[in-house]
Amino acid sequence: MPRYVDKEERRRHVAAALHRIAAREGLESVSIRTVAAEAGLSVGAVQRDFGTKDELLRFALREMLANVERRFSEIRVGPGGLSFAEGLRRVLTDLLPTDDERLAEARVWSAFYARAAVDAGFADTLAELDARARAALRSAVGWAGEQGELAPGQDPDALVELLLVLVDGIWLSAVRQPPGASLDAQRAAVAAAVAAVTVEGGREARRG
Amino acid sequence: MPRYVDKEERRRHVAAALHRIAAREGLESVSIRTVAAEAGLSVGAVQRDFGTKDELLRFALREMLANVERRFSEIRVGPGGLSFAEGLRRVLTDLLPTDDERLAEARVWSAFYARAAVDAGFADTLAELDARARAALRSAVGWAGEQGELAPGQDPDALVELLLVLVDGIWLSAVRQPPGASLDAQRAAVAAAVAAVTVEGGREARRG
DNA sequence: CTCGTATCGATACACTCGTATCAAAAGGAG
DNA sequence: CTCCTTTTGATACGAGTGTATCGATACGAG
Repeated sequence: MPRYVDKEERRRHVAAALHRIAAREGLESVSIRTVAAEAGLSVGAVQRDFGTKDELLRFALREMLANVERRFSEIRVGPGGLSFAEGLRRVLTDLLPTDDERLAEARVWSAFYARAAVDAGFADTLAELDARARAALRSAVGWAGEQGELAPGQDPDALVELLLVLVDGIWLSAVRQPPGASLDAQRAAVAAAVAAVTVEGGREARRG
Repeated sequence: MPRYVDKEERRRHVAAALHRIAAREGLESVSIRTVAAEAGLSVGAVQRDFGTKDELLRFALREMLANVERRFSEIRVGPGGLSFAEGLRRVLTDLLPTDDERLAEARVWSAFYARAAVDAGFADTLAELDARARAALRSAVGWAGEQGELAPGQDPDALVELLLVLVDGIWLSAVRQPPGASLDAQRAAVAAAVAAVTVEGGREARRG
């Protein structure tokens, strides 16, 4: 075969170009042509790598989800790791638009999210992510319960569902902020969420 | 002037057509032509009523926000009204996709929300809504504090921010549900939110 | 009634869209 | 080197886009 190139690497390069356009101008400005130009490729090259625009979008969605999941998988809650409260705080804080990259990510997320409303394939992919997040949260909340970290009167399963919608809310709220706005409100929301759900210090607090 | 017609009424009729299309196929399928066809009008009529597509979209956004605000304004928390916990529960429950109309509304909301990420005019309109919601919540939370309804250790201002992102999260989460899915998870999230933020019964519970 | 004007619906225009096609190029196999 | 296959970039095509234009239409004023 002539012209040895790393196909997967280039697919990721194209997906990154799509993410930049979606963050800057929205999904409506994403076309084969605009993406190819942003990636520095010709239309034909993008067509061969992805075949159809739908497959390009699907790949870009999965690529983004993989990035987010990889980041979150490094936040380990449990024995030998973080307390539940600290883990929760880190997850939520990590989503805040603290830099341009995070803001761009939130914008892309909002665009994909809206598309999931009318594209069953997108909705399915999001549902899979949801299932994994639910499982991880269930485990973390279970451990928090054992450690006495949960505020009294909380049903663990219901709490998991609350945290799931809370993550969406925090992440997406970045989208409506005017540029350069302060993050104080969102930081306050994170602090309030942690405060409402946990009892400070968990077992240690109850020991001391 | 010939052809007496109620202009504002027809603008709302056209906006409703836009909402239906956006809920069914997304904002990308909204064009002057598709909206005109859905509304049973000609392209020229829609053009005369709105001039430009951007103005049509802006009107449709404001129209939707007005509907939601009108609904919420009927939920009155405070002296002579509902308890904070009950009001919060009603607001959050009202957003759930309990019927097709609510589901459609959530889908339209997600589309507009995503557009606000890249359209400053949309973002401004959402920011105004945010300011009004923040004021209403601040008042409700203040009253809840006086009534002893708030769970201990809550900063009222931070709690307001938490509730704001929670509303977004609950509402938007409808979008990723497969059709016909159960609402149990979202109802659980609402219950968990109310439980985490308030102490059951408020003053009454502390008296009894 | 007639007239004048505000509204209408159709069409035109200059794009952009996703996709298909296809000649030119490019590099490993022999 | 010569082939031969894969990859590339350009172009073609039909459809759909926002908007402008402009006769036909329909009504209220006189």
